[in-house]
Amino acid sequence: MTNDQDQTSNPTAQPERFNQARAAQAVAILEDYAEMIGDLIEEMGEARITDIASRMGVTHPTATKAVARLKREGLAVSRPYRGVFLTEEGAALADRVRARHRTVVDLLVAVGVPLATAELDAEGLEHHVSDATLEAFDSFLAKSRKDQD
Amino acid sequence: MTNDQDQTSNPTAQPERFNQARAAQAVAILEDYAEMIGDLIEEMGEARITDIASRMGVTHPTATKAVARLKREGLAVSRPYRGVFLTEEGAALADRVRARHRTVVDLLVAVGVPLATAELDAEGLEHHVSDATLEAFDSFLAKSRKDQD
DNA sequence: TGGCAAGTAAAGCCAGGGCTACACTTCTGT
DNA sequence: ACAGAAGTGTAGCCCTGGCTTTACTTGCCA
Repeated sequence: MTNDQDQTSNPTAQPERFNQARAAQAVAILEDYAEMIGDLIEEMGEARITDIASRMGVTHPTATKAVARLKREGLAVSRPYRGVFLTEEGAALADRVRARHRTVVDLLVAVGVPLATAELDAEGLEHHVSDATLEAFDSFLAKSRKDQD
Repeated sequence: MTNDQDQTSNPTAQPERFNQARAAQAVAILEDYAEMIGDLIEEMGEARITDIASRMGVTHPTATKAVARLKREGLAVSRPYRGVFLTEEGAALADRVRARHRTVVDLLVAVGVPLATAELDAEGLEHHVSDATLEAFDSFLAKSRKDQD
């Protein structure tokens, strides 16, 4: 097991996985902000910087910076002193994120994690769940729901 | 549902979860490096900066910086031009990380994720799995293994 | 033993994501 | 109608974690 030729854990050719993990983390924040803005628009009709900031637990300049990134990425639009709105692309992202979050929480609960813990952990986990894994989660949930009946 | 007093998704009191996710990510890199150094020591008897760098997929200076952080945190020691070694604390951390990684991969596989995908996703996921969730994973795995028999 | 390759370190750059402090709009209430 | 409060924007700073370049050790080998 201390053999670096071992095929299941060959270490000499693994940097990609770390790179992928790093890249995933790079978009994580954007996803959170997009989702949050979507929530706010749905609830209040608009998303104000101050509201975004307080919900994200950051100061407003930080929120402003994040929104600037979203705008740069074409996910949001805003006019000075007006609310922030999602583009079509941004709204689609928010929807995807929301759905994924729900799936992750459901899966955690399905394998026995307490709901509160599941909600908390999902916030960090969800950004690293690949599409393939998400599909597997959905299948598993569908199956275990069927088994329950 | 546009009511911000709703208890299941009360948004005005949720910043902590984001803060927790951010904090988790802060130690993620350290964990990866500690684990990698542990692997290298086990395999080659010592961990050289160059080896660490190539396995992590970064340049040497980046690895040097990371090792400096590990030393600052009391997880590793090193002397110039000699290898890097883990302190007791660092070794314990590496073991925990390794065990957690295995559990996460196993759980993913257990719910139907292909092994290769599981390995890849686990790298990002593992750092966000709380102790409580990890326990739940272990229980689930124990149960499903028993069911298999 | 002298020189060169490999390993290591240090410095300086970038971007991201926090922060505080301060300036400026917008809104609101008298 | 205007002043002050609330909201927003901007500047400048810190730290992390990448990067490249450059300089210095070390150690090995001819």
